[in-house]
Amino acid sequence: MASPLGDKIRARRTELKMSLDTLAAQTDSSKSYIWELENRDNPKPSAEKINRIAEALKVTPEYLWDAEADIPDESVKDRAFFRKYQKLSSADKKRLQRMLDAWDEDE
Amino acid sequence: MASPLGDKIRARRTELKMSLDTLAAQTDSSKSYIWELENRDNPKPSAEKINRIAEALKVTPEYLWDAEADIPDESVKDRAFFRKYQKLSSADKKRLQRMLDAWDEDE
DNA sequence: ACTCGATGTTCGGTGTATCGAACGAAAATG
DNA sequence: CATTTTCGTTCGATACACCGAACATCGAGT
Repeated sequence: MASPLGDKIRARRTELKMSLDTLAAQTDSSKSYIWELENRDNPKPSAEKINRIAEALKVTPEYLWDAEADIPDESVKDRAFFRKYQKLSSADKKRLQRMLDAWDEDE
Repeated sequence: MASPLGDKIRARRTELKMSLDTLAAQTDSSKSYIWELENRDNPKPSAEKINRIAEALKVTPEYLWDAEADIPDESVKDRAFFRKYQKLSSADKKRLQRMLDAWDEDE
C-alpha cells in the first residue's frame, strides 16, 4: 500500500496544514478520492487532477508524477542554473541543448 | 468535436508520419483510444497516458496538456531542456554549470 | 477496375477513476 | 468527561477511460 505519488501528496498537504477536505475543495475532488490517491495501491489520476492538485500544493506537476524528482532543497541550485540559462541568446541555448543531448545518449 | 489536446496529438503524430497503430503501440494504448483522444469531445486521459504520448511524440507533457502553448515555442523548449538537465547526476550538472559560467563571462 | 495492405472509424464491453454519504476517531470546547 | 466539531476512513454506486475486434476507406500495385 501507498505509492510515491501518494506519499508526496500527503507530505506536502500536511506540510501546508491542509485537511483532506480543503485540498479536495480546491481541486474539484472529493475528499474520499484524495484519500485514495494518498493511501491506495496504484492510483492513476487524470492529468487534470494532477495539475489541479499540483497547483493547490504549489509544486510542479512533474514533481508529483515523476517517480524520482528531488526535494526542493537540492533543486535550488538547479533553478539558479536555469535562470542563468534563460538569459542566454537562442544560439547559445541551442549549443547547450545539443551538448546535453549528445552526452546523455551514451549510456 | 475535437479538442486542443486532440489537435495537438494529431498534428504532431502526422508530422512524425506515425499511424494510430504505431503511436498506440509505443504508448501501451489501443489505436481506438488514440483515435478517441484525437477526435472525441472532451478527453480526460490519465497523467500516465499523457506522459507516454508526450514521450513518443517528443514533446513535453506541458505542451500537450497546457491549454495554451501553441507551437513548441522557446519557453517550452527551455523547460524541456531543464527537465533533461534535472535528471543528470550531480557531477554532470556541475560540469554543465561550470560550462555556462565560463562562457557567459566573456561578453 | 480489382485486390490487398495499411490506415482510420465505430461500437459493445469491462475495469476503474471518482463521487456522496455514512461511519469512526480524535481533539477541541465548555 | 460529555458534547460538539473536525478530520480521516470505508463502501456502494455511477460515469467514463480504455480495450478488442469488427467494419470502412483509401492508395499502391498488377
